[in-house]
Amino acid sequence: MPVHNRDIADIFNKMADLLEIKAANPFRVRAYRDAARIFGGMAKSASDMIAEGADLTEIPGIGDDLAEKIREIVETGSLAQLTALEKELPSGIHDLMRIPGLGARRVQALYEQLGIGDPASLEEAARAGRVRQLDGFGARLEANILEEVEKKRWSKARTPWHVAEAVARDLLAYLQADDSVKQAAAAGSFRRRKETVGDLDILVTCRRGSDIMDHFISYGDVEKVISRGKTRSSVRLRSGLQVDLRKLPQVGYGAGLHYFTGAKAHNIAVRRLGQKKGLKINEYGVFKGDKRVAGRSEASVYAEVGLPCIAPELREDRGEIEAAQRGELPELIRIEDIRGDLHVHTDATDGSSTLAEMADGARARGWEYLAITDHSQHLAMARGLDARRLLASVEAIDRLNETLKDFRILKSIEVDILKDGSLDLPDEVLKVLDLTVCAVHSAFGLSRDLQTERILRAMDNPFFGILAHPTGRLINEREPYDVDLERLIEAAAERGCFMELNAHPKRLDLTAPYCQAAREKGVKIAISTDAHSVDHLDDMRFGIHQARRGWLAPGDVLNTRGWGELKKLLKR
DNA sequence: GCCGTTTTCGGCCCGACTGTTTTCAGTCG
Repeated sequence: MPVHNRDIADIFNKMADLLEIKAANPFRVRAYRDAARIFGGMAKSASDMIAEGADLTEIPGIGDDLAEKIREIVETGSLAQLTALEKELPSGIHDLMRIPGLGARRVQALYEQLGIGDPASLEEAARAGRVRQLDGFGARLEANILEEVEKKRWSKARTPWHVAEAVARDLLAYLQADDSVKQAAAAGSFRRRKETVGDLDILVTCRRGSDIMDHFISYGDVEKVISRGKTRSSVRLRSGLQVDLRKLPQVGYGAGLHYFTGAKAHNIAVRRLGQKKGLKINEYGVFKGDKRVAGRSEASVYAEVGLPCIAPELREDRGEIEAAQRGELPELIRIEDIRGDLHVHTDATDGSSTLAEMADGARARGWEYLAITDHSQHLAMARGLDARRLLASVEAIDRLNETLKDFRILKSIEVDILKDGSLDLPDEVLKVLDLTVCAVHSAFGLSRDLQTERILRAMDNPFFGILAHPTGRLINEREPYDVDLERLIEAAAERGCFMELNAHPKRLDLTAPYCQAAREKGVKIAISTDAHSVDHLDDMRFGIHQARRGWLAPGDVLNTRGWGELKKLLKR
């Protein structure tokens, strides 16, 4: 079994959990968590790096010790030190650590004094009133813990961004309806446009004498008030989503916005730069001694540490600070840069809008072209097109195009990549199309090598255009199939193929690190909606969010080009 | 466990709120 970066991240996170419970040096714990974060967000596979003889200690945050542990994990699939720790502590302890209100110290106490090592036995002990007897615990804490355990909070999935958006929109409108509120905005991972969010962080500035916290906890959707203070309150909504509200002074609003947008690792890196310049940076401003020197705007915070303002989508400590210092931050793509959509369906297969409706929808969005990419015959479930029906669709497009001015419907198909790597329709048919979008819809369970070979073989076909939703994942629903994406990106670069960033909010496939990798290899990316109805053309904005997280500039994206230029690029 | 224009040891980002305490540890972000 090949070892993936996410396996390494899992092992290091578990190490951090167990070391924390054993009261290890907190900075040592942090080193493991940092390493987990680094590998979790890296496109380049550690296995490959080791196979190529690369020096892992060149990665910031990885020293001799962790490099050696990574080598051990890659070679053996496990880490002896973790295995040993897991013999001392039960595996359910990781779940305990994820229960809100429980951290390392309390989990340690529960285990050492009551022998509790998993949520089920914690529930039992809390019911029996044994938890409250521990030092530092009480009846309130016990009741809170019991409630969290009963609701299985440790296994709560993160909320997809587009779901959080609806919650944030309603809540912001509710807060702004209060006369005392001057500004209200959502920060956190929501503002960074992460695919999923763990909670919502809302910031407000208010006039004097505001009772905004009362207003906030009175919101109709609030199920439980977790905490309530003068400047910070937390609630859980009926949907299960936690919302934190922070009240900020106007003069430090930019510093607060920066602080609560994160990511944590990015903030730490920025504060370190501040430290070197003798500055203290917190959520209220940038301070030299007791004197506030900046903080009204985010840009003013960055300026104090000698950086240009970094876009929220880039703030993950994944090289953006170094790039900013070198003046090499990309000019990120915006929705206005998009000139067409290269992947949509119609009612000829599993879509619900007609060809003409989809074309009208695209024109209404200011686009210049739209590729019709209905499914191919292998996808019988979606009434996929055979050669005869595809050619009929091509004729219909030709006829419609004759009636359209300043807009072009592109003849295309989402053709299945069959298990053996062949495409689902013969070359004679594919060659009449303007482009092809090629996709895996079957045999998701192939081994990494076979899946990679399958797609590489498909890319050898001269009519292979864009690799659609390259990993097949559905957020919170289906894991990506196992494939060597890095190799696919290299192959796409060699063969003149393209990768899709599927904008569907459940897909967002490619992920940001692979967008970054494709950009570095010069592989152009199509940001496509995969719309199955006119309304879904608006999903383009989700694709733009992900593209920005992946450092993409307009020049990295296929469908920022006019048809004339696009046509040339598509020629292999 | 990492790191270094104070470099191989001694630092490591910063503050709010809760609950259990009686001055603060633990958790969270």
